[in-house]
Amino acid sequence: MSEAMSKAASTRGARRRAQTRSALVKAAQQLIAENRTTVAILEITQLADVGMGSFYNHFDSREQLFEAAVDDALEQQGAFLDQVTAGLDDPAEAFARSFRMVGRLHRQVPELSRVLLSQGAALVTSDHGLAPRALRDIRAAVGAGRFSTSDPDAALLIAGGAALALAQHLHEHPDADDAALTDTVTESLLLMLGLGADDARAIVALDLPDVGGPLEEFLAASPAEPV
Amino acid sequence: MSEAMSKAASTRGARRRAQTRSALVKAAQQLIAENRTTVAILEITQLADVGMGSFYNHFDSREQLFEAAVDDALEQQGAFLDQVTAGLDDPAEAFARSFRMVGRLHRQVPELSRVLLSQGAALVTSDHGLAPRALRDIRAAVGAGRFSTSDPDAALLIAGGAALALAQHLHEHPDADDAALTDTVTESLLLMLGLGADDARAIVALDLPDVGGPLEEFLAASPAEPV
DNA sequence: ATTATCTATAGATCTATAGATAATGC
DNA sequence: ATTATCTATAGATCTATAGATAATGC
Repeated sequence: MSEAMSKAASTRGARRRAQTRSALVKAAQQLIAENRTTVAILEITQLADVGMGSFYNHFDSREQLFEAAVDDALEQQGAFLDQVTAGLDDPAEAFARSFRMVGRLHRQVPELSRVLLSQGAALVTSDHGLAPRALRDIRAAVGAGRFSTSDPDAALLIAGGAALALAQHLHEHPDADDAALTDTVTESLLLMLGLGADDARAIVALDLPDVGGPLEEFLAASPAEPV
Repeated sequence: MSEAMSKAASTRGARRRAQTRSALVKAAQQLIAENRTTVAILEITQLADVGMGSFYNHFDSREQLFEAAVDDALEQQGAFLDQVTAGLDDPAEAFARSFRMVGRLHRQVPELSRVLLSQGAALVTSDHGLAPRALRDIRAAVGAGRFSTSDPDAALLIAGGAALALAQHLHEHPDADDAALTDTVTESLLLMLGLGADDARAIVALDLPDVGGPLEEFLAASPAEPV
């Protein structure tokens, strides 16, 4: 269940409750991004600006909160990708655009990016976020004759792993050109997947949607159907 | 400084000290592999079968111990790769063999593998273990005209990310054919790096060195020069 | 004599909850 | 009346160290 959804609850009491939960989840995301996941629960509630006891109204343990925080981040990434690829017919283009937009997210929403990165390789095998969408697109593109890889699962390991390593690299090199590097990596992946060299070059040169401001506003603007 | 090295210390007292340190590092590696890194220090020393006070003779904090545990694991991986590729002239073959052997390590030495996996994407940008060796081989192979990639750093992100994702996949699927999947992924990477299809197929079909028993014995058998 | 280890524990810290307070819904 | 939050704290747990014991080196 996403944080955004629970906020839409009907009664005022439910909204109030959802806000307390959301504050805890946001605090947890900040702490994960800062690599400080062993802090005391009192510190978490102070960061969230809620009372100590409120924590146990929503979560049984610190681990449960951090799990919810990661789930929320994955939901955000998934919703973002669904919205950004809505209406694309060519699965090869959907794959490329997803990959290129995720690469750019690391600078646009660094905290979300770090929360996802904290999951390490588990991200590549997750049922949420980029991975399942990439696998879906790879399979569809093979079916449509756009990609020619013989093993979509192996291809996902390479593509997902590359997305992860790219995120790490961009966080370690704040001055690196995120768009250029992301597109270079994407192009290599498209070649690996069997797209022709000319097609690959062209597809990573296409225009991308403009995210504009904060991710929440972009997501609120025009929601798309989930996977 | 590797655990193996400190064991070679001269005096009996130094060896005794090194053994206590080594027991702590091994306990830490076991705990990392089990994803239990928040346990109390007393529990760590009990697992290592040393007194509580001994911990502070060697480490200032739990974090420092876990760091040493990861360093040790990376040193082991690096020494393993140096030994396994010693004498290979073709950097493309060294790259492929390193990758194929690391893929097989996950089943052969699952605990070491899990310690490395715990580092997540940071593994790909580490100065130790597979990553620096893969980058060295990629550059050498480009220099030798074997690979044709235009951006070795981007290629490393893809290859390193793939190695990481492969490890995760193999741990999640204990019945998967580790050798077959590793070789499939390696072959795709070789294609991406610009090797011809026939060369790539041939290179991942070459015989591999036999590790035989535990990694420590294999490493002790005939050490190779470090990177 | 020196160095490392071990046991035992003071003091600090943290978790989880009880009970009080505040806000909501009817 | 119900539901959620807040404050305050009892009891549990943990860290870091002091002081005792054991092993080593000369």
